[in-house]
Amino acid sequence: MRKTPPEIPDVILNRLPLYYKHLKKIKNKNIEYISSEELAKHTGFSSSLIRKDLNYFGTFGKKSYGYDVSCLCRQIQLIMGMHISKTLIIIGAGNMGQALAFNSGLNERGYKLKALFDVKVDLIGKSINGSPILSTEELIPFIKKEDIDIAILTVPSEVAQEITDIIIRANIKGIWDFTEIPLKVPDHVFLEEQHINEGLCKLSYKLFQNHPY
Amino acid sequence: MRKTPPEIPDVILNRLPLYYKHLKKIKNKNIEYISSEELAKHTGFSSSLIRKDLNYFGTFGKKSYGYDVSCLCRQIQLIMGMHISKTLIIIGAGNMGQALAFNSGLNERGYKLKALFDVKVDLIGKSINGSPILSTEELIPFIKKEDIDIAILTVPSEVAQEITDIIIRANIKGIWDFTEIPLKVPDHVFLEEQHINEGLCKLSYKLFQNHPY
DNA sequence: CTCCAAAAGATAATAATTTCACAATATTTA
DNA sequence: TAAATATTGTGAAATTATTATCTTTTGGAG
Ligand SMILES: NC(=O)c1ccc[n+]([C@@H]2O[C@H](COP(=O)([O-])OP(=O)(O)OC[C@H]3O[C@@H](n4cnc5c(N)ncnc54)[C@H](O)[C@@H]3O)[C@@H](O)[C@H]2O)c1
Ligand SMILES: NC(=O)c1ccc[n+]([C@@H]2O[C@H](COP(=O)([O-])OP(=O)(O)OC[C@H]3O[C@@H](n4cnc5c(N)ncnc54)[C@H](O)[C@@H]3O)[C@@H](O)[C@H]2O)c1
Repeated sequence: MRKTPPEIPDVILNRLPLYYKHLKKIKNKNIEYISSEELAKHTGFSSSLIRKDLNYFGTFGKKSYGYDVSCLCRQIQLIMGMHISKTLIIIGAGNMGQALAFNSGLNERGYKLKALFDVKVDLIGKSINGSPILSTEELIPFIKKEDIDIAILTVPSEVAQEITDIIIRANIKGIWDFTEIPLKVPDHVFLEEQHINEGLCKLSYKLFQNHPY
Repeated sequence: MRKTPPEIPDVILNRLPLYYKHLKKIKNKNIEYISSEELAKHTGFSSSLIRKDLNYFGTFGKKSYGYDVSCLCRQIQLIMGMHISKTLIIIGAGNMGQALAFNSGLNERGYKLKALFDVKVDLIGKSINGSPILSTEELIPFIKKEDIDIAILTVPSEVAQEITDIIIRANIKGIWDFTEIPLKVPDHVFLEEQHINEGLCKLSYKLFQNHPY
């Protein structure tokens, strides 16, 4: 039933996790089947867009019935590779780094947090939510030895590029960046920039777009 | 020089903060003028797209010269309403809530954090980065008295809708939601959902899209 | 002072995304 | 068992977004 997807447009990859989020909520209400029309009401996307998006990956629906909620959840998990075990480190064990060490979304998506890294001596040696905080000096050997897939970057923005260059030398595969300054990475490294304050910008814009300035 | 913008497409509102981010970085290097072509190299967007986006809001460039970096930064700040003072509370003073209380992006964008709220008695009375943690019982009177514009929601997902309904009754204007379950809000309330784990989904997808599953 | 080059701004062309509309098919009911 | 109904999957049409091209303006070189 699943297709081998061609190049998937980014807009679709952005919507998929949102479908997933809503489907989980629907599943929790013990609703077994849902039509694209109903899901459209929940998500705010049009029903035909939803059907089209899903059909990129396969035919998951049942005519005259709709979609099996659990089954669709599972399919999206598979598409997103949530069942594949991935290794992870957090660099910068400050406010954001420590908060993310408690992010239950990591486990749910197949990530295993192996360690946090910091330069502060009073942090090194402690452990957060079961993961040790190590010295950044151990960064390169650790990435190599533990074959780390992804690094979460929560260091101060000023040192972000410096750290990035280091972990790239250690052959990191992907970077999830929370810092405020844009990073340069080579093409073979996947970079996902988490522009947190962008959401805030949109909120202010929308709240005050009709106001004088 | 500034136009009164018509309805701005969302794609442009998403890019504007990214332009801002790159311009700040460029400004820090003491570069005074930048051409759309140069900015394109930095941001990854095409030069004509950048020019087009900016022209939605006014004519900020100087022919044969490019854009004055400081001036363009300032213009984007104005467009985004960063100069307008806005009041803010954080509901849920856990890991994420406390981390966000240290988010310097808040001040930079004109937000004044007035308080955090929680139900845990051992948190209430403490203060984080200069803002007090109050009991959720004070939520409604506080929002009304202090005329709070925006609430950051960092409570457990299970209670998110319940809290949302409360703050809407207290006439909150906007909600910046970090929880994992989609919220229902009336049309007059601006909701910005911060789908943090979406970025993670995209990373896994891209790392493993060619792998068997 | 005139010409040349650079780069914005405007317009036209192309490409991507979304919606529309309907045929195909499964389920339910009579 | 046949007709009625629901709802998917999908090609075509419409819309929206992006890129390419052209025109205009400005600053600087000669
Ligand atoms: N806190 C937020 O809400 C928030 C929001 C948006 C973006 N960010 C960004 O996230 C990043 C972290 O923010 P934060 O609030 O957690 O800051 P923080 O200062 O609390 O944490 C940064 C940590 O990085 C450590 N560090 C410094 N240099 C290091 C190095 N070379 N190697 C390893 N670790 C190093 C510090 O010791 C500190 O523990 C910043 O870039 C910030 O701009 C934070
Ligand atoms: N930690 C992360 O990295 C992360 C990532 C993505 C999303 N989130 C989401 O952000 C939210 C908060 O996450 P967290 O890690 O900070 O959790 P947390 O448990 O550390 O914090 C939640 C806080 O909310 C408080 N709380 C509970 N019920 C409340 C109520 N009715 N009113 C006010 N406060 C209440 C709790 O006492 C606690 O202090 C969750 O919904 C989580 O799914 C967190």
